[in-house]
Amino acid sequence: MQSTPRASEAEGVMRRLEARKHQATSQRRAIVEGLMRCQSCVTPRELYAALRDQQPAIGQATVYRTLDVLVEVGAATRFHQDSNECRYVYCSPRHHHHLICMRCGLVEDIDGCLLPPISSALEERTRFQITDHVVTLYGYCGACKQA
Amino acid sequence: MQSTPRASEAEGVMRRLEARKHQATSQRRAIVEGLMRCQSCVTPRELYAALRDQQPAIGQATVYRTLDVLVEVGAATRFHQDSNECRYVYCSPRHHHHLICMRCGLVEDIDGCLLPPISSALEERTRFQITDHVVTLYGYCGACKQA
DNA sequence: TTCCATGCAAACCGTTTGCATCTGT
DNA sequence: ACAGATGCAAACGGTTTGCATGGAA
Repeated sequence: MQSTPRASEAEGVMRRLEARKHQATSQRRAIVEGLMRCQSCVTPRELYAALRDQQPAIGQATVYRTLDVLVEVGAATRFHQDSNECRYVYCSPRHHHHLICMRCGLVEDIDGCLLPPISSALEERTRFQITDHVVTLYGYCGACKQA
Repeated sequence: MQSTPRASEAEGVMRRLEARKHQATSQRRAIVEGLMRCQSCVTPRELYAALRDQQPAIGQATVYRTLDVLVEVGAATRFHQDSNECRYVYCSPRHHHHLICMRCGLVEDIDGCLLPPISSALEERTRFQITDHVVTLYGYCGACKQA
């Protein structure tokens, strides 16, 4: 059954929202599930289009506002690829990086962090105190590589 | 003299533009110098404000169009920090990554590439063919660390 | 002389906001 | 019952574009 593992993971996100004093509305659940269902990163507009014709009907402002909340609780990441439209990906709670296919948009998570050895060396070299980093790799996924 | 090394580096960029069949106009030279003069990343609006009252007067469309050209020839990088306004940094011809201070916006170049060992391991593990990557580190520079 | 670049202002379009209504707790 | 969330539509603001003019090669 496709819905069982996903539904429980979505529930985990809803509980995280509640813990941060955000209400668990049906719209938010639909948006979380929509984001998780999507294999790659989406724009708010795409997500809105995918959800607008279902129950409950969802307004685009709600999509934007909910995605912001999800970023705030760490369940999503916002980034820009190329255009002026931003994109969101669902983020598992673990720290990880993204590998993005430039042809089909598939996003693959890379578990764990690649950088600690590198960043500690850099801190010595530069006097910066490094607090965060973004590592995004681009390329072609297995399927698109051949096309 | 502050202008000598910078002027010759700006000339290098202008020659790169010409090599790609772009004209070397005085506006473009002013924009390149403005971008290089700036210690950190800038928004097109900031750069426009800094350049509008000089000779030659520069229109904001020219700032946008020139920054795009500079990205195209590899002399600048475009990225988004937080807001919907994008930012540009001057890029030296060498491959490098950026270390950005979250307090003052200072951008420090990290020469060389940090990733080849990591990305080749990932290619095996994921079947992706990795063609590009963005590594951006955030933190506090030496001066801001203390404040 | 020819084509590319510029400047202006209007158009565009992704995102945010105000406000009345509804819903979760 | 009340605070917070939603939906609509209008406003916002960063970016792009059309077009007439100007400048580089």
